[in-house]
Amino acid sequence: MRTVDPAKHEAKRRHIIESAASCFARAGFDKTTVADICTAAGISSGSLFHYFPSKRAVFTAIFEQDGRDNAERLAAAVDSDDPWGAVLEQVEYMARSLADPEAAGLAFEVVAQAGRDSELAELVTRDDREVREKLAVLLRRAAQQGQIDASIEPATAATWVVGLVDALYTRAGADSEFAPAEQLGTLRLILAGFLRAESRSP
Amino acid sequence: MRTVDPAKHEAKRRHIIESAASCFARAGFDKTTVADICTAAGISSGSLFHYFPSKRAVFTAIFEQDGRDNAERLAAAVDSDDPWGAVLEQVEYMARSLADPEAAGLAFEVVAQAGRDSELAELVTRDDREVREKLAVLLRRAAQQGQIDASIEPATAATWVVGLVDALYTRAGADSEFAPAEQLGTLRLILAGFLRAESRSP
DNA sequence: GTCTATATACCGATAGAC
DNA sequence: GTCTATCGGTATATAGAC
Repeated sequence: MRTVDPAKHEAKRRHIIESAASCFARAGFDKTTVADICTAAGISSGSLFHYFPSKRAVFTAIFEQDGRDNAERLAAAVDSDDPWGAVLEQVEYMARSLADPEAAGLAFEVVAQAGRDSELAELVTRDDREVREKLAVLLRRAAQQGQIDASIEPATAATWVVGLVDALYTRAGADSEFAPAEQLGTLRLILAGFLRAESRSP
Repeated sequence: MRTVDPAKHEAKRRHIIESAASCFARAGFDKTTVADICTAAGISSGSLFHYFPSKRAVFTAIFEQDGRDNAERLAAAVDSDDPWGAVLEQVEYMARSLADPEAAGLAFEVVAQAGRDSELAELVTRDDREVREKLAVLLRRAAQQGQIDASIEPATAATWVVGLVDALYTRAGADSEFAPAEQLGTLRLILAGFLRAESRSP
């Protein structure tokens, strides 16, 4: 016989997290004030601190949520019959996220913040490792099925798959004329040159 | 008959810039206070504001200097007799910069800041374009000499050369076990698979 | 040119009524 | 659980003596 409804509590938390994410993406962590988040979420500061112990905790919660979403998506892909196709699908999914300017802004912000917050750095590192491990599983199976060159270590291959997606983000950030959607073909070409067996013996 | 010595003025500016760069790399732009910079530089805030109109101007000055340095280095490389070798040398140079944790921290910080400062964004974009244009010149000559596949547009090739170096930075930032020096070989392999003519007809 | 001292403003977090 | 009001701390930039 609880007096609180856990579902409602969770929904409100989500609402605050989403409002905050938009603020952080636009202005960065430090220049986003608690008042900004409260205005965006339509609540008071007293209420925000009822749900989160600090402004930083709101920021961190965004990436805890993101890590869970990523893990779920990859867990669903890991049993695919076409592992190489599944890898390419994941690359395309990650590239599509870039179309949302909010996601791109947050991605840069979290890395910058992680550089001086060891707790956040650990969270980011853990999520990143999980993504690479799941990709490595797919890549190992792709090699076993002869879809890609078996001589490349799956972990190394996974690292560079993620690295190439990273490059899509950094290039879009540094060069306003860079169109990620148009460059996805080149990315696939680079990946094929690196990993695909047939490209080595045409 | 000037009363001020321009060389001394410039030297002091440099000293402030270098002290500030170290602070910004460690704590980020927003969490670095003017007082921090002054302590690091051994001056007072009154003195700092004699050389720079604002804290942001100090930050920007770091990347104006960096842009000039990059342009100079690439201008010296652009006439090389071995253009493909020169490209690889530049890649190695940029990768080596990553060994300095200060440079890596600043790189993430400037991108995050550029996302909300259009003037800084313009500066970063301009510097980045200059690097890519010089690399494109080298890559075009490399194709003419048969060192690389001539069917790939030099501008696109240059974009991805820089993108792969970016990946070195992001991977080092996201994964503490990633060793850039060890991964340089894989980077070269990926570049070769993408660009080198002989890798397509071995 | 360099300093000290400070104006002015804002922010994160808390207290406590309802 | 949500609000209003506010405290304590800190930041950039300026003023003005030397």
